[in-house]
Amino acid sequence: MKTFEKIYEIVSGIPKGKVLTYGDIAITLGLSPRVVGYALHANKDSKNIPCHRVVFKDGSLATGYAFGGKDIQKKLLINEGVDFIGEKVDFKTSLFS
DNA sequence: CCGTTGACCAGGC
DNA sequence: GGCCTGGCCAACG
Repeated sequence: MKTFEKIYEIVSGIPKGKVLTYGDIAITLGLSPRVVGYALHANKDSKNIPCHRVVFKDGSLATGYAFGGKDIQKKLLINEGVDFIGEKVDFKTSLFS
């Protein structure tokens, strides 16, 4: 299993209405957070891999490189039931553990 | 094969 | 409390 595949495995395993942070995934796989970000950037299976459920440790979203803008991502997450505090995800209710 | 490059994160200024 | 810096490690050219 390649590094990308493992990252995709975890991301695709995030249930609806929950989110994960890049750092958490990286720690789980024993990698650097940069690798996780790179993997999601190179993500080709965007339909099967909900990369919008992956956010910063702060709760904020990736700007620019994402799929059209963070506002879109925000809408998607809210649509799935994720709570937002301003421009950040509410970890108290929506963090996947 | 080696240098560059990142959807990051933590610490310092 | 916002901006800059360094460090981390895999993928790309």
